[in-house]
Amino acid sequence: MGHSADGDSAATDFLSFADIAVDTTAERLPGIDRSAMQMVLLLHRVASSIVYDLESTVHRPAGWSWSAFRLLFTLWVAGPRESRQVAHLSGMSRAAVSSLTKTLSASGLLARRSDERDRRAAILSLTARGADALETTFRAHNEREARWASLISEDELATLNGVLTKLARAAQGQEWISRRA
Amino acid sequence: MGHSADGDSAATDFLSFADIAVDTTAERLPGIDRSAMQMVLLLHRVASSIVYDLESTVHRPAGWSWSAFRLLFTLWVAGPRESRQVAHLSGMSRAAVSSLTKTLSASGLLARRSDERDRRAAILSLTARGADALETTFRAHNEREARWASLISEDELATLNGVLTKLARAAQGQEWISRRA
DNA sequence: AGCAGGCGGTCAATGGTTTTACGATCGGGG
DNA sequence: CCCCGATCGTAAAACCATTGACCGCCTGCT
Repeated sequence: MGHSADGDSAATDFLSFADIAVDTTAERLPGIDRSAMQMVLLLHRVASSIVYDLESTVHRPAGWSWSAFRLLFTLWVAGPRESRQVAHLSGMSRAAVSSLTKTLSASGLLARRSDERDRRAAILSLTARGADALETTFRAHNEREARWASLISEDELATLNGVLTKLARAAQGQEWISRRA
Repeated sequence: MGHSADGDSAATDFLSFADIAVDTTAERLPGIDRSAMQMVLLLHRVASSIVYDLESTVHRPAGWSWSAFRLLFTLWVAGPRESRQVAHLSGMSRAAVSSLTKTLSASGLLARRSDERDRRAAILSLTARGADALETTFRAHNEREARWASLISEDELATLNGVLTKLARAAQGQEWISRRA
């Protein structure tokens, strides 16, 4: 009987599907790397779930898209920066930053001035109102992050963060990785 | 002097920014949950990087979007399913599945028939060509997953998968989580 | 100084996803 | 038996992000 392809859809949801997918695939395609597959599947699905949850409960109600939040947060942490760098640090394209900047500066959340030394460059920074709004929203954001984190033990959380940090650091040097812009 | 806001942008990239962000935030906003913040930041950034890399080196060249791949893969694993279920299992909206279905069935990769019992429902399934194409693409996909996985040790990988699995399972029952559609 | 090549930001076009609304269908209660 | 509400898939519209082309500016070389 086993949990074959059809049948038990009752307990199968977006997150638990990863288990089934790995088992099925390993069976049907011998030679694939099972753990690697599991890692990517889980990372993607867990991250997506968290982002969806945060966006729909915290950021959309506040009138921001997930990207807008990331942009503002990046500025809040890194301080005034060239548009190019903000794009890089927040993980979006230069065009996306340019477009978001128009909206957010119209709302008075960020300011945009051109660099004196290099007149091509635009320097973005938060306004006082922007910093204020970000801090308020971030608190709500962090409270919800804490709920997610509480689903595992403190030790497990520390372990998770440790391994993810190592993975992120190791990825930094790799030439073969295709990166944004 | 420490690594304050401006200055050392040299070694700061998308992935390593997480460290700086956590430190800066913890300093400026006492009372936030540091580990929870780190977890979400890392999960999002690592997952994004992997997805971007896979999409741009494997799926786009094959003519598929990341979502198209996920849809086909879901069908390949789960077998013929109602459109509704496919959306749920692959983590997208019903509308997105409907839209993708049009494209993919035009390419002859998947078939769409209506359920006999419930004539509202549409049942999606892979064609032979679709299954073939998926298996070929998936091998390339998995090879690249393996490169990512090789950035950490086998033990660490097993640990990572263990914790992520636990997190995914724990999330399953939670009522407070906002889920897609 | 002048020019060639490269880089930063923006615009237009494109593709894909979500939201909203709707027609068709199912199922249960009066 | 017939509504009524709920569900399924889809179409239309809005939104958002990416790619590619472009213009202006910087820099190094001659």
